[in-house]
Amino acid sequence: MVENESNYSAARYRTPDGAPTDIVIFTIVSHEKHGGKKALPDRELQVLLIKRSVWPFEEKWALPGGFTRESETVYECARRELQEETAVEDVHIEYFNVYSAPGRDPRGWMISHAFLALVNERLLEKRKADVDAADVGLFSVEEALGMDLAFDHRQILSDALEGIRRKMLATTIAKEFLPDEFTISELYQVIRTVVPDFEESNFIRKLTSTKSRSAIITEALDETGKPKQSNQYSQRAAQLYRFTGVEPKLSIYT
Amino acid sequence: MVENESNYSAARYRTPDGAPTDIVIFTIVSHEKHGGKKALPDRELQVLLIKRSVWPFEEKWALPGGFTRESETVYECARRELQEETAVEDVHIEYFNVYSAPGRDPRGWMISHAFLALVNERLLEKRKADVDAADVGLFSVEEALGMDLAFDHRQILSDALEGIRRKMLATTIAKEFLPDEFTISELYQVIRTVVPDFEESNFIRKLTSTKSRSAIITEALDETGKPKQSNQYSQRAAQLYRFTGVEPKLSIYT
DNA sequence: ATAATAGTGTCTCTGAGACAATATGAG
DNA sequence: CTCATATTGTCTCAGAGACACTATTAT
Repeated sequence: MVENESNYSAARYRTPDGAPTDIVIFTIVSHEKHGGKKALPDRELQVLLIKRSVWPFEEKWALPGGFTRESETVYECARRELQEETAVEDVHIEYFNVYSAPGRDPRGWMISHAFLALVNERLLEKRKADVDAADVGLFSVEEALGMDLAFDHRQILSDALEGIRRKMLATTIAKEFLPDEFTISELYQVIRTVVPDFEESNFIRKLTSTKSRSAIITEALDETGKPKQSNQYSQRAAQLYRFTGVEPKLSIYT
Repeated sequence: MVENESNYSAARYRTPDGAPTDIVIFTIVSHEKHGGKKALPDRELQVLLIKRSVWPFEEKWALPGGFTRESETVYECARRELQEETAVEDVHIEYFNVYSAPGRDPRGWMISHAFLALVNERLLEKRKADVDAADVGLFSVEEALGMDLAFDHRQILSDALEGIRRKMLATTIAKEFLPDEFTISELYQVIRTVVPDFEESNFIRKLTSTKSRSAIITEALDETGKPKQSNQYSQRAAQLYRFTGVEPKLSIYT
């Protein structure tokens, strides 16, 4: 406890019993279509959960997370826990809400900080074996929302899903689920996977009409300056694009 | 402290010394133009600060706030503190970030939850006398950002300003600074006050072209169904509008 | 040829953007 | 009449949206 000139002491007050973080780790997994045909894969938004082995909520599935230490920020704590769970670094992680309802944690007064992370499935590869372990699992988001999760984690997951859906349309975080170079169809598929309601018949027209619209993507070029194409998923080769880094400012008044 | 079946006890760990909230209370004050001419008022975005009387940061200006109790959520704490500072209720208040850098508070390990509130100047009227008191003050945001505020409150204020600017364009929170019925010019002025960069030459056309665009505002009608107008700020009467409650979903892909 | 994905042509309608012009009514 | 603010006229060009059509190439 800190002592000081005015004899302030936190010990005089009831203080929280901990500042945990909970991390909603989203990934999109691709299932090759049957028969090795050249076709776009099916994709599914999944969330990583771990099975608790100790009280409270023993044996229930929960979001990964842990307690913040005095020497770190909650953000650093979340990164540390993410690294421990998935062995990946340099992924998109952001804070999105705090959960502080009295009684939410039987262990005491716990104010939890919720983060959401977006991990490309390719980065989870090395972790595959561990993910197959009984106490760590990837679940489709719908399935997870139907489960009896520990604590208020169902609510946290629900809020995280709403957040990622809004962000998927309002920002370029789709890039977290894509390779550096991708086709328009892949981008469209990723968006649709996260936001099933999203429908744009002329998606390609919208993104490539670059007159007044700020161009968020640009054609990928090879060394000689020729446009790069890919026929990984189709007979006819498709143009590859990459994000430009431009993040449009959205306004309801424009 | 909670005792339980597995003898878990938070007392075994170093725990936070408190969960304070800090509230950035924004208001827009209108200055009538000189000479009582009929003209739109000058407006300024201001923030409410209080002068600390106790250690730490004695005599420095700080954001209002206080410690969360075990029996309430941080949101409830923020509402309570806002009520104590401004004697107003039912105003827009929202959580926007957490501040947890080690050492940010000399009193100990404090993880602070920052809220921003939007208060219509009319609601602050009754509080005017108190606001004139030496220990409570309204400052223009630019001025406040140039001051040597307590704790990391300059950073919090800066983040809050960025947040309100984004929200001002992306949502209809402008309504918090306006009466129920307002003219297009008033709305434009409020937006400009918060986001000086915002410039739209044909602002009125944008908002009243209600074909494909979802209509966020609608004409105010009197009892007989006739459009209501106001000449409070101009010779020629201006049409009054009200918000419809529609909150458009923004997308960079549409 | 077929299947599966990629991409274009074309037409219509609405909105964006710029700017000039007109409307209103207090002083 | 003048002034300040509100509102409309007009013209051009780009984009939205719909939908049919063509392109590519493994199998």
